[in-house]
Amino acid sequence: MLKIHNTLTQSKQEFVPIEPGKIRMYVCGITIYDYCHIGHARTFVSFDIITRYLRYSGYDLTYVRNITDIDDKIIARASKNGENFKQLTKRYTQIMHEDFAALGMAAPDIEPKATDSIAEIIETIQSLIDKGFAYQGTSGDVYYNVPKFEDYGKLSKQNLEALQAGERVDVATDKQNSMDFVLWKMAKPGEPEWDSPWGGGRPGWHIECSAMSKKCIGEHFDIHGGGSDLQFPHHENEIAQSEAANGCVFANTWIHTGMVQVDKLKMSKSLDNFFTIREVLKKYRAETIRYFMLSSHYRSQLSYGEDNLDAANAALERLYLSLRDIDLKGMDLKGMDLKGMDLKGMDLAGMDLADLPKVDDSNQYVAKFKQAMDDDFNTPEAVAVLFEIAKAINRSKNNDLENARYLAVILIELGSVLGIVQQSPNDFLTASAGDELANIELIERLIVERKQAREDKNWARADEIRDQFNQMGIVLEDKDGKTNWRSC
RNA sequence: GGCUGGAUGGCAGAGUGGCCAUGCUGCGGACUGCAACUCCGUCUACGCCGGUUCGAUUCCGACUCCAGCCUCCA
Repeated sequence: MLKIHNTLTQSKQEFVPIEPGKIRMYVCGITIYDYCHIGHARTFVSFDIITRYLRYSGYDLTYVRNITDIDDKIIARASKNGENFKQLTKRYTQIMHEDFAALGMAAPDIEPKATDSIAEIIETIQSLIDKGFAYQGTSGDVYYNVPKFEDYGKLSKQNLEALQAGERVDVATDKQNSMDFVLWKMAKPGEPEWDSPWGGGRPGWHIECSAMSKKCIGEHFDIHGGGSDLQFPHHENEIAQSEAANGCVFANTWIHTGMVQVDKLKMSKSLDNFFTIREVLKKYRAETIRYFMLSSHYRSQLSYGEDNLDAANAALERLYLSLRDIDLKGMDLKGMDLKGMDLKGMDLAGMDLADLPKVDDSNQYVAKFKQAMDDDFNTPEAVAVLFEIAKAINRSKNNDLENARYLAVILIELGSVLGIVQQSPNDFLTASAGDELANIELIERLIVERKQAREDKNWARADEIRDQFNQMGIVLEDKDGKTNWRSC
């Protein structure tokens, strides 16, 4: 039974989809005008894992993640660069897609853009005006009348009086209430604009998501997600807009991810303490970054630091090390009790996941894994199960190879739900984080030479060669007369 | 100031009313020519003060500290 922590109720609840077997999920994507950083990665890796697990659990999921491609910051950056805002957003969207793919994220089913949804946005605003929830100010800007929506604050547990009391001094505006927010903003000369019943302008940020979610998955859907910093005001405003315009409940379950911190402070553009995905990828493998993210729960804050990335890398290596030397290719697996699975001829290393038979939960590890993930996507506990399997594989390697192979299949299959341990162990272990290609020929020649030295009991020469390897950033592992190597 | 969440062993990080998290690191042992890998063992962990209980890190209350939101923000 899947339980999900719902921000609306501040508790873990049994998840019941609106339509049996189907889930519609909308996640707020990013405002695109720059490189994505590790904070963004954390949120979207979290939802990638949620997506994988929901599908693994048998749900037919529609995953929508939008792109905000019109916004004050975009206009400002484009103007600073002296380029059209569309060139800017197109360029960085491309980069975002590359970075996200590098981190092993599957693309969302639908990726709507605000600028492709202007008609729906205008329609939603008009509906709010018609129902008395919105008005046009003297400046021409259209605002949402916040006090008009009785449930305002139900997501973020705020109340209007307290919000207004704690408010910073605002510049004079034509808003009727200080909490009112803009739905349609009139264009200044030279700014991009779209025609509307209220004049040429652009949509406000919050209304975009209300319009795009409705356009893609309807007025009432199962899950709405995003970073916890969007809880207020963005998601609160979305609820106010959508529920007022549509007259029905908006999203049943709200999922919010914890922020990434740097030296105890939130990683963000404004604090200028961010690390882009690109720069971190220069030093760490993508899978290491991904592992680092799922080593803590998605709702907790995650402390970014090289020590933690190094530990994540060592942990991931341990997982791959357990799989090394286990090759199902060409092995006779007839005698294996694989619960009806036919693994003959399958190459564990880099096999196509679609071909991987499903392991059922009669296996204790699978059952444990699902139990962890069913409990609000508890990835740290799920990862712990992976390590239990790795240990069992290592124990079985020497005396029960068939069991080791069986466990390896389970490890890889469960790893696929988290998006880790999907490479050939050898590829992973011998790849260096940077892009310097190891000189395979030299390595192999030296290994042969060292082997001879060891046979001649020329320990001095053998150790000399090993030291040479260490200087190249390579560790040697002698096993049953064979020598493996890996990067470190 | 208001709202929300958190405080676990050297570090990271789950969890539970009484018993094992897990990973990294350290230490001892096995394996090894020596290492590495691996295995076995191991390091007085639950912010502070009260309360409930046969028993609390886990439940309740107070306190201290930290973070997030209240301004664009994943």
